[in-house]
Amino acid sequence: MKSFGTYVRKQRERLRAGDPEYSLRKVAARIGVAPSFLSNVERGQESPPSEPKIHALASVLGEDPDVLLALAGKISTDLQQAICHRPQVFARLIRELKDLPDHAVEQVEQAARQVREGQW
Amino acid sequence: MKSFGTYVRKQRERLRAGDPEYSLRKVAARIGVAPSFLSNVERGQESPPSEPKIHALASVLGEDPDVLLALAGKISTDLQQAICHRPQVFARLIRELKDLPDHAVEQVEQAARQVREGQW
DNA sequence: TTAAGTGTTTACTATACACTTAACACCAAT
DNA sequence: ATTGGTGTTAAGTGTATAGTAAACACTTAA
Repeated sequence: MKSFGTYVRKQRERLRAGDPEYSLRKVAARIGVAPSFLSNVERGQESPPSEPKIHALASVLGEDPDVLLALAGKISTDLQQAICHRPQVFARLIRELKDLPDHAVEQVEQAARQVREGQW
Repeated sequence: MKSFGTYVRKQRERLRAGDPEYSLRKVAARIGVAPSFLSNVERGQESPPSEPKIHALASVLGEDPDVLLALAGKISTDLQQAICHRPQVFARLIRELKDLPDHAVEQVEQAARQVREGQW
């Protein structure tokens, strides 16, 4: 599996190529961590930062926060709360879907939107 | 919101009424923690145990592990992994469903089963 | 050549998590 | 009166989390 640090470094350097505002130090300052910390994280010497810092990083790098969080093995707290609020129904649904291919899950997503519209 | 400890104590005492094997000490021994720890957890003096202990506790008390984990604000690692494996599609789906009523989510669950059967 | 910038290395820290150990007070039976 | 059971209290422990601070080595630009 792709590591959080490697991915972040790649994306940051891609941006840095066209804009010096994306140096390690500048980005670290913008997300509110010490440069050394970001350096170690990007090289996998330390585990990924906390959820708030990952959200800030996603915003700075223009990445999807859910993807970045996933690379860190975490789940956004709003999703956590939604699941914890109705654990049984969500647990069943996720287990039902986890082994299905992407297009099947998207079909279900489509069904969800239809059900949602039927609500109003 | 109902607390983890209160819920566990209530369920354990319900079982203990008909069977002395469900004393705090016995249950603590069965799930592999010190009695004092379970005592403090049940009275909300300490935060809920780790996921493995919660699974063991669910098994001993005959409870749904996902429900017990949810009361502790946690999500089973198999669900975590499923979500982290395809973060975007699951994030969208969960956010789509979180504000819908139970019966709507169950409709989607039904759709998921149908899609699944269409796979084979 | 010195100043400002780059990323890196090492060492350290404060807080939270997930418990344990030992002792306490109480009750029931022997 | 002591043994075996109940739950409780207080204090301590090892590990992980989530970082910081300071110094190092190196590369441009003035």
